[in-house]
Amino acid sequence: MPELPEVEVLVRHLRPLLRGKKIRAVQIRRERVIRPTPAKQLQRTLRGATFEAVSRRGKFLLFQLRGLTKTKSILLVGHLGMTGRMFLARKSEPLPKHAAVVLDLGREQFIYEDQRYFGKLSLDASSIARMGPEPLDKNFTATKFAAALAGSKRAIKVRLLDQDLVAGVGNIYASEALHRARIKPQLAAGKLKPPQIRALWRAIRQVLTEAIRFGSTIPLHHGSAAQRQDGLFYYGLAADAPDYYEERLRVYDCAGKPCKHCKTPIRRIIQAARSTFYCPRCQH
DNA sequence: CACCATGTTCCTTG
DNA sequence: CCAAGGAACATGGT
Repeated sequence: MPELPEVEVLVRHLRPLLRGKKIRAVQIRRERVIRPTPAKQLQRTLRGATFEAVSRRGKFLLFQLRGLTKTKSILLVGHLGMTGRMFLARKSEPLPKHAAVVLDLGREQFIYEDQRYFGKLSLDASSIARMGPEPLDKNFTATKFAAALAGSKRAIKVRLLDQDLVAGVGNIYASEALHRARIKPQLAAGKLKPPQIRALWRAIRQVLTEAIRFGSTIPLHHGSAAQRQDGLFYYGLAADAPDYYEERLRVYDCAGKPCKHCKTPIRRIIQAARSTFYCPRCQH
């Protein structure tokens, strides 16, 4: 379930586990996920390299490594697509069916697994260069947000998915933020009034922050193989509370259910070929 | 069989 | 140049 909060929780989980670990071997089981960097080049670059830092930009994971020559640092860029997961496992454990890349770290393995292979791992940071501000950073101000929305005729929900407007907002949190800000998703982005822009700016930050806080509340640790099979576990969910996360969402995937605010049934519409969920009474 | 799915990128059309 | 819409990528769930 990777949007900004899920990636952030994953980064916090991986950071202490990867720091200082050396890559002994690079096994590429699905070449498609290595792009646009040639697979051979990635393999050559990573073999022998050591993890120094793990961070995030939007929905992208950034792994900083030091190569064998120790001269310049390496930036490994990862994206989870729709179904990607990354985790460490003992070598004795069986690989998941859709394991795409396996990094041999000695005692353990770093596994990038992706059922649909929409995600990627590369040395190419070009998509990050064009990306908009980090919504939780200090420099993401309501004023800058207003300026970025000005003049746009596109529906605000569709605009929110543009990574050059704000980095990291995806289909779930776009609907959630608009519901909190009580703004109709079909409204042209450039037509939002200053109070609405401010409300949306706050709602985006609130929704993302709460999702991260929730995901980080439950300590992540190495579990059994059974726990590992539950992908949600890696986004910070306790294995015994699998539905809690979904219950936090007020509109996403809630078509027909009563709005938590006014009891009006939540509506599902299609915008830019993707589902949008909203309350027809609260949001206008 | 149908339709749906947390994302990105490319292509066509206007 | 911009916007909108669609398709592609690939696998699975319902």
